Amino acid sequence: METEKELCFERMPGRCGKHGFSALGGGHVGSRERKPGKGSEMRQSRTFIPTLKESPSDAEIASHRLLVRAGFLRKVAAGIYEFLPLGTRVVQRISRVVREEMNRAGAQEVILPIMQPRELWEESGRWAKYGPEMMRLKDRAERDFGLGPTHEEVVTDLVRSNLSSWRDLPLNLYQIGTKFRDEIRPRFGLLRGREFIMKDAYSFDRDEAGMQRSYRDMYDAYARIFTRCGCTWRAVEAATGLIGGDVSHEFMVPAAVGEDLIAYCGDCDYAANLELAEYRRAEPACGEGKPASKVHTPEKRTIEEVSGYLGLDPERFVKCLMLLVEGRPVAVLVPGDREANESKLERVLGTVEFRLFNEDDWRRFPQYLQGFVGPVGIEVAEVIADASLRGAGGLACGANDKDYHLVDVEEGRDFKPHRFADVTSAREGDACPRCGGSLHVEAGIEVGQVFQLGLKYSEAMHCTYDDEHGNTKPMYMGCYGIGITRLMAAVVEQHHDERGIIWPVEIAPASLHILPLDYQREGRRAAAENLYRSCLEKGLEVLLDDREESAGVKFADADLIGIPYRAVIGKAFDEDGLVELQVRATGERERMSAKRLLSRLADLGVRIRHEA
RNA sequence: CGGGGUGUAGCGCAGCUUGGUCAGCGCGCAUGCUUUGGGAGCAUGAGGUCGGCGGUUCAAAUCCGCCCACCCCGACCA
Repeated sequence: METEKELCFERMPGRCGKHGFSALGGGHVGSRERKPGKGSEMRQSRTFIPTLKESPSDAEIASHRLLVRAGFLRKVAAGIYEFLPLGTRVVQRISRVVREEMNRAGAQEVILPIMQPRELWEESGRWAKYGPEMMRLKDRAERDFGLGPTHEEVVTDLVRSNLSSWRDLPLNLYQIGTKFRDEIRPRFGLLRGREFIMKDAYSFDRDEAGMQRSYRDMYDAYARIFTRCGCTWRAVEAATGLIGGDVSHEFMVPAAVGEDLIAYCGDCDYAANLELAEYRRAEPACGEGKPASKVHTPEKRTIEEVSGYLGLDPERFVKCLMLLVEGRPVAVLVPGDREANESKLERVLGTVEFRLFNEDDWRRFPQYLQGFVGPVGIEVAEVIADASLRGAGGLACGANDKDYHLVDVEEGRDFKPHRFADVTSAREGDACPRCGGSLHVEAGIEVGQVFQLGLKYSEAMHCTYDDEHGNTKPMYMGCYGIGITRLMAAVVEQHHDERGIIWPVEIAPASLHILPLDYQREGRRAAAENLYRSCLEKGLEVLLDDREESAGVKFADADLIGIPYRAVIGKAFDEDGLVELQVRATGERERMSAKRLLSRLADLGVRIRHEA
C-alpha cells in the first residue's frame, strides 16, 4: 500500500524527490493534510533501526559494540560494514561539518574514482611501493587497476592535464568518498576497517610559502571540524610514511583504545607521535675511570637476568640490538632500560628493509652470540648508538664471548660507534626537547592528518605550471585526510556510558527524540504528533518513537541510540499538559510546555537544520 | 604470515569430553488478549543443510582429515 503511494507520488508532476519519504510517513499516520516540513520524517515504527539487547560476540570496544547494538552498523565481512539509516545520518552530519569548513577554507569538492589505472601509480613509484595493502584487480581486458587507498596520483594527473598557469593557483580540491585498504588485520570495528569513508583534500601552490599557507588553512579548518564534532583532540607532529613529504601533523582523539601513542609536554605546546617524539637526554653517567673487566655471567642473556645477577641498574647496560639491514648485520646500541623505536630507526637507516635478527639470522652469523653481543670489539658493518650513550661510562654490556659480560665500559675509550642518533622512544616523564618540561604519553585515535608534500608527486608526475615569467615549475602540493567513519567511532569512544551512545548535537542522527509513553492514549498521541510536526516544520531533526512499546523499551532504546535531547510525553502531560525535556548526557529533566521546549532547545544550541 | 580461539534459528549461547529421546535454552519474531515513567504477562506459533566438503560407523552437531569464514595476540601499517 505504501509502495503504491510512493510510486504514485513519484509520478506526480511538481513533487520533488526529497519529499518522497515525507509522503510515505504522512500516509502512515492517516489522512491529515499537512505541508511537507523542512526536516525529514523519522518515525521509529517506519525506520530501520534494528537494536540489539545483547552485544554481538565479535565486538570488543565500546564504539563497535554500541554502534552495532544501537542499529547504526552491521558487518558484511572483516573490516567491511553497512551503514544503516542512523549510521548513514551520522556520516552525513559529519560530512556536512567537513564540507562547510572545507568550503569555508576555499577548497572545492570533486568526486574522484575509486578504481585507478596502474599506469598512474607506476609514475609515482607507488605501484611497487604500496604492497599488498593496495587492493589490486584486473578488468576484463586484463588491465591492472588498484582500488585507491588515497588519491594523490589521480588528482595530480587531473590537475597537470588541465591547469598550467600561475593564475590558476592556488587550488585545493577535496572529495568525500570510499577508500579501500586491504589491511593486514582489520579490527576494532570502524577504527581499522578495510573499506572506509574518508575526506581527502589536495592543495596545489606556486611555491613553498603558498604551500605552507594552504597547510595552515587546512590545519585551522581541521581544528574547527574536530571541535564542532564534539571531540577532545590534540594535533601532534607526525611521520609521513607512505604518503611522503616533510612536514606533517596528525589530529588525535585521546582514547584508551587508540592504536597510536603520542607524547606531549605538560608545560609547552610540544606534541608528537611517539614515532618521532624527541626527548632531551640526561647527562650521561660516567664511570669511575676503572678499566673494563670481564665477568662470568653463565646463561644470563637478557638485560633483566644479567642486571639482577650483577646487581646493576638496567639503565647502566648497553643493549646491543642486532639488525639485518638490507642483508647486512648492523648493531644498534640503546640504554638497557629503553626501547628502540622502529620508525626512528627507519629514518636513521634510510630504509624500511630491516628487521631484528630472527633465529635464522643468528644461525647465519654465528660470530654474534645471542645474549652476549656487545659493542666492544664487535665486527659489524655499522654500529649506531642512541644519543644518550655519548660519553657514557660505567656501563655493562655483552662481551662477545659466551657466558661473559663486560663492566666499567666507557664509550669513546672501549668502543666507538660509527654514529650517534635518536633511536629510542620517549616515555612518560622524559624531558621535553623544547622546554625541558615533563613529557606525558597517551594513546590516541588518529582521525586526521595533514601533509606538506612539497614536490614529491608533482616532480614524479610532471605536474607543472608556467609562472609569470614563462618559466615552467613544479607545483608545491599538500594533502589532507580525515577518516570520516573512524571519526564517528572515535566520537563514540569519547561519548558514551554504560547505557549507550551520547551524540554531540552537531553530528547526532537527530537533535530531539520524542518519546510518547503509552502511545495509544489519545491525548498523548496527539500531543506527540503535534510536537513532531512543529519540529519538522521548523527544520529540526527529530525522531518520533511512535511504536507501541512499553516505556522501558522506549527508554532503553533511546539511551542506546543516544540522541542528545529527549521529549517525554507521559505523566507530566496527563497532570499539567507538559512535556519533560531530558538531557541524555546528564540525565537532567525539566517539565515545560511543548512550545517552550522548542525555544529551549534553541537556547541550548540546537541548530535548526535544513535538508542538504 | 605465525600463535590461540570460535562457527548450532535473526542475536546471545548450551549440547561435543563419553556417537544412539539431542535439535535445545534465553532474547527477538508472528497472532490474540491484558499491559505502558525504565528492557511487561499469559496463550499459541513460525524459524536451523549444527560453516563447507570428504572419511570412519549400523548410526555423526558429537570422532578423523582437508577447506572456508570470523575473532583475539603478534608481525605489519593508513
